[in-house]
Amino acid sequence: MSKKEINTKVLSGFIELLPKQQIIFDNIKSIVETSYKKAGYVTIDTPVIEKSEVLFAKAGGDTEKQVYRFTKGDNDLSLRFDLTVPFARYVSEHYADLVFPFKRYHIAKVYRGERAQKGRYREFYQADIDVVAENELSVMYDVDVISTLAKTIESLTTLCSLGDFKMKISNRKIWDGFFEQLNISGEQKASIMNIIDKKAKITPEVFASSLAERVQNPQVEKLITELFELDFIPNVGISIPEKYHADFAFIKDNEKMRQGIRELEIVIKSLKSVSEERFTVDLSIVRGLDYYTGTVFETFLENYPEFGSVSSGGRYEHLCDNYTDKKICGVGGSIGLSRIFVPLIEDGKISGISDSLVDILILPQGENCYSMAFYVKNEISKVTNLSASVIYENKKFKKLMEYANKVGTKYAVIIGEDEVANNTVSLKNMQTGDQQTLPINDALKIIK
RNA sequence: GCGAGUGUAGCUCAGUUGGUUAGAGCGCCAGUUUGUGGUACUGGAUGCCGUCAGUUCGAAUCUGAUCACUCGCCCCA
Repeated sequence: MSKKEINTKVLSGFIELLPKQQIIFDNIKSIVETSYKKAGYVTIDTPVIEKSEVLFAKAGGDTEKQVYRFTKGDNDLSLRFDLTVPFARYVSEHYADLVFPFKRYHIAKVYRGERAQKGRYREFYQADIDVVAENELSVMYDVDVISTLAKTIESLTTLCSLGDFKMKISNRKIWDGFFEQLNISGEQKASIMNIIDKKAKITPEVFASSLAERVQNPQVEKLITELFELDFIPNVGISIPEKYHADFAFIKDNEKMRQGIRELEIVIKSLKSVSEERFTVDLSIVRGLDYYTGTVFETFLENYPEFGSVSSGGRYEHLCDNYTDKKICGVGGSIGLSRIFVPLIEDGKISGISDSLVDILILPQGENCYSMAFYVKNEISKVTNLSASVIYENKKFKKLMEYANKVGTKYAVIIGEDEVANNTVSLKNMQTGDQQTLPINDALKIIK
């Protein structure tokens, strides 16, 4: 603080972790990557910067306010605010060279210029998967995406002891058809959808009054309330409860709504065969007013409701319409890596993952031991993939040990005058404190 | 875009109605231990009290402005 003139504090909403924290985060990232690969997704990379016209092709009013946008020369450019829109451009551009259905994952940073809050950043990692195809894409790919995300989240929550999680699933066609049938559209539909989306976060009383205010029609209000009781019933599927059949007589006339129910039925049935408890139908999931056209879902950690949805996504049919004449449809979802794990890591709540900076640390005592240390390090590299490093510091041995302790090394390989004279090393297990002096080759066998 | 709060040591914070030399814990450095860390004990260093102005004999403390950060709201493709 004294004489420095420039504030070194990281920008609000941006994240920097300490080395041990970063190791944990990177391990989490690679667990996600491994899981995505295992499910048959392959990665691509796209630029952080896109032309603004690409990003805003599909966007509505409020979107632009959240985007980092700037000009360079005559170019109007923006930082990507998600990975899906750039992916849509990528697919359109490389359409001829891709094989469909194309399953892609992308784990990368995105940028949103909104005010930072707890767990909400301006630069953060998203871990996306998407499947795209031309013209038709089986609803079973919705299942593929959701179950892949579920498996991935399961391995993360298990490893990090985060407790159970639930995925809530809906289908936008149900509401779209519903409002279509009632001739409700535009601003009013948006306003009603907005309050439906908030249903889980507000009290039933507030929901009821807000809904009434926006609907301005007791009959429609009643139908909406009743629609929430729609659920998956084993051996029956999804159906309107019998007592509401009269109210919903008109449903037979709306193809979109029926299709939505049918799709939801297939999706939830398949998922429940994987886990009965994890997946539930919840029509209050609508995912804003974005590009989704069918299946939509959100994920909640039971022990961390304050995180909100930690993974979400859905089916989209028209995302590429602005970039190509081909009819490309897709389904995807993402895990909010930063949102979940940065607060947990910063608070030291992740215990299942090693934060060791180096696996094996070689401690030569004095410059006379450096060449042997260098030799031993190279020998270690030949027999193991564990990381190994030499500390070349001409300091008291106690200091070297403190360093070894601070970086959390698993083994300390001690090389002093005695070891050099006898062509041995002293191998110390830093966890147990056990130490033995033995020939280099014997030490290598233990390390391996 | 709107609202509230907080800026004091590397970190987390305390600091009385304005009154000498600015406090704690953790961390850091040194020692107890010249080839052994984590635990313990002993000692030590560290501050333009966010910045600028004002009130006052006197400001970390009161006032104003400004900057930064934090937490909410809106929004969240």
